[in-house]
Amino acid sequence: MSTIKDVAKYCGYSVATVSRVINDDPIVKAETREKVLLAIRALKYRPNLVAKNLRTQKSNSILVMIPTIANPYYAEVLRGIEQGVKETEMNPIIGTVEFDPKHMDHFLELLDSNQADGVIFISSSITSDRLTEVAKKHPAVMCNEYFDPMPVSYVSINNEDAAYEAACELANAGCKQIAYFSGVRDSSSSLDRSRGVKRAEEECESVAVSIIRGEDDLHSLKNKIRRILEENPEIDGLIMNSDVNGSVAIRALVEMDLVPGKDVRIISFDGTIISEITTPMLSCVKQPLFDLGYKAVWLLEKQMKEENAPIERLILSHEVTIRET
Amino acid sequence: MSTIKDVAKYCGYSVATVSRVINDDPIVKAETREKVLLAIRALKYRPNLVAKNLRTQKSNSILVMIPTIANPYYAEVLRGIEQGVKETEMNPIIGTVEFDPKHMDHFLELLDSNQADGVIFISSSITSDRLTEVAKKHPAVMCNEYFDPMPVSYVSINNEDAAYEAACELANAGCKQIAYFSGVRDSSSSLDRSRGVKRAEEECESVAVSIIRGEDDLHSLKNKIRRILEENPEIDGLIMNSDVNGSVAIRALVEMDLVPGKDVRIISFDGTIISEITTPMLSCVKQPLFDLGYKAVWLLEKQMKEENAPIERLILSHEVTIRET
DNA sequence: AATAAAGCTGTAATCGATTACATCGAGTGG
DNA sequence: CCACTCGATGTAATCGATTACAGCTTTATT
Repeated sequence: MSTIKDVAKYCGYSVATVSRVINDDPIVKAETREKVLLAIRALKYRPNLVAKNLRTQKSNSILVMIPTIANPYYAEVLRGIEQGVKETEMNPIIGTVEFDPKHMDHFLELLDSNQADGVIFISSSITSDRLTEVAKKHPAVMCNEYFDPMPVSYVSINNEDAAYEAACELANAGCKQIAYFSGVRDSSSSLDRSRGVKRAEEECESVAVSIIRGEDDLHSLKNKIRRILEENPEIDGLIMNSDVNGSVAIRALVEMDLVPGKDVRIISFDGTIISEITTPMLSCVKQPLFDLGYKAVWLLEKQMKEENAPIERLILSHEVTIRET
Repeated sequence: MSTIKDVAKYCGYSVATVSRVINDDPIVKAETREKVLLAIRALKYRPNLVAKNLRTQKSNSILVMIPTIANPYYAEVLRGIEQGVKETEMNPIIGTVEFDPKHMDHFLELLDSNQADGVIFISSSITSDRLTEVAKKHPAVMCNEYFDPMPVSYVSINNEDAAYEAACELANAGCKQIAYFSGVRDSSSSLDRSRGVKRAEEECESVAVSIIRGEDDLHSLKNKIRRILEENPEIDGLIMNSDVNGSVAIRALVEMDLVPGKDVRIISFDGTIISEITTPMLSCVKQPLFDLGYKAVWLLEKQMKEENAPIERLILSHEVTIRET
């Protein structure tokens, strides 16, 4: 590979001038620029970005901490991030944590070793303290979840309203007894949603809502749903905390000879492709997944541009989509 | 952030010695090593990997070209890659091409600009010529697909055998007329699978197989399946080229009041989580997705270690899993 | 015409590491 | 006692870019 020196030699200018051409410095004479560009093309020169990064002290990449990539939900958020990052000529470094804090630390090292300029935490299980510590040294943003008080900017939907609307939707469709499966963690989203369904219960007096906590694998969740439905045959509405879990609910119902969407209605969170490929198709709370990622980048860039940019809270709009359940 | 110089000053040794300690050079005296390590800890020093990469002329990252991340299939392969890469202290840079060759070029630039040391193409739509060109300058490996003749090492399953076995499985279950939906591209996998189903047709004389090409979105694929089944009511077996398309087949059948797994059997390729969350659960050809990724890294590393490492072909074993369709 | 200003380009220091080679003291052998 | 080896550390060049500052032309100003 040729270097900037080779180009300089080839066209008879100094490396400084070549560098200026590369970086579009308007100070170079048009004629000079042409000659340099010619040389660059002739030698098929590509700037060594590692050298550039060392000199300029930025890496041009941002770290994205994600629980797992094996979930269409995160994959879609990631697409938004990639789009955002691409528009500013940066590169994303994707750190899949796989629910292991050791992995998290491994990736966070990238920040300290100058390989990443900032970090986005998606639905992260990082602790508030650790995040605060990271945020002191590096620009950081959260996506989907937040802490109170907020150590960094974040973007998400209004989970409370979303859950409220989902419950109302079921109530309007005639459901009298709704079970909300919230997942186990006392994450901000899970708490907000619980608050939302409770609010619906208070406001529409015709409906009762119970909250079922606990995170299970596919199989045990299915059994749990069956058990709960058998013990409480009056339940006629389910709110599931993800599309995958919505699909599990469908299966549980089918196995009990109940018809999803008729005997028992289901609304799941997320609106990923999963909700479109089940039979029947899942009604769901559609999150703006792509935009969540895109905006997260946008927030992060603000933090990176200004040393003391204010911390922001960004709420995107969701949409309750009724399909076949 | 402190630098190697700060550490040197702090402990009274030269930067050379500090560097030797960092890189575990056995030549430094044990006592010296201790003092240096103490200084490193005291200053919370982290080596600047950008500087290291510049000096050593390697980036410690590999590029992974993937069609899209929004597909559990690729996500799982990626998990294998991440595992492999992690074991060698490298980092993956994920380039999602989204079926746009411009994106591909953008990412391939990383190789020329010293930001990546090698590249893995997953199910890539790169042309044979372009790949050959890239491979001339950089270590490269293909995953899932291949070219003939092979410009680089690759890893995949034996798609011909897999399709053959799937067809035989349907035949054994009593199917007389099988339709194989192959997808549109004349990719190596698609061609191999076509060969496989044809071989099954020849060998089991009781069964006839037709190959249906063409790549459609979810909705038009569903209509296509319906149309074909209406026009050919004798079809009693479907082989779909992916789990997502398998789920579409389920829906098409249900809409026609046919029972998947009884009136018409379905076997789909891949064995992603999708095949487990449909109702009924899809029978499928399970690919070793994680291992495909893991081994791809392994092959790439061989190429990176030796300038002229031989090109290899690695075939992993698949498994036909009969579930409910 | 002398001088100041403006426009371009070049020189060389710098980013933070690695590493070939030099150096220096202690130990060894004759 | 001298020469030599060996072990441990230091000196300084280097990777390939950016950029402050210097310096040289050319143009403008009085």
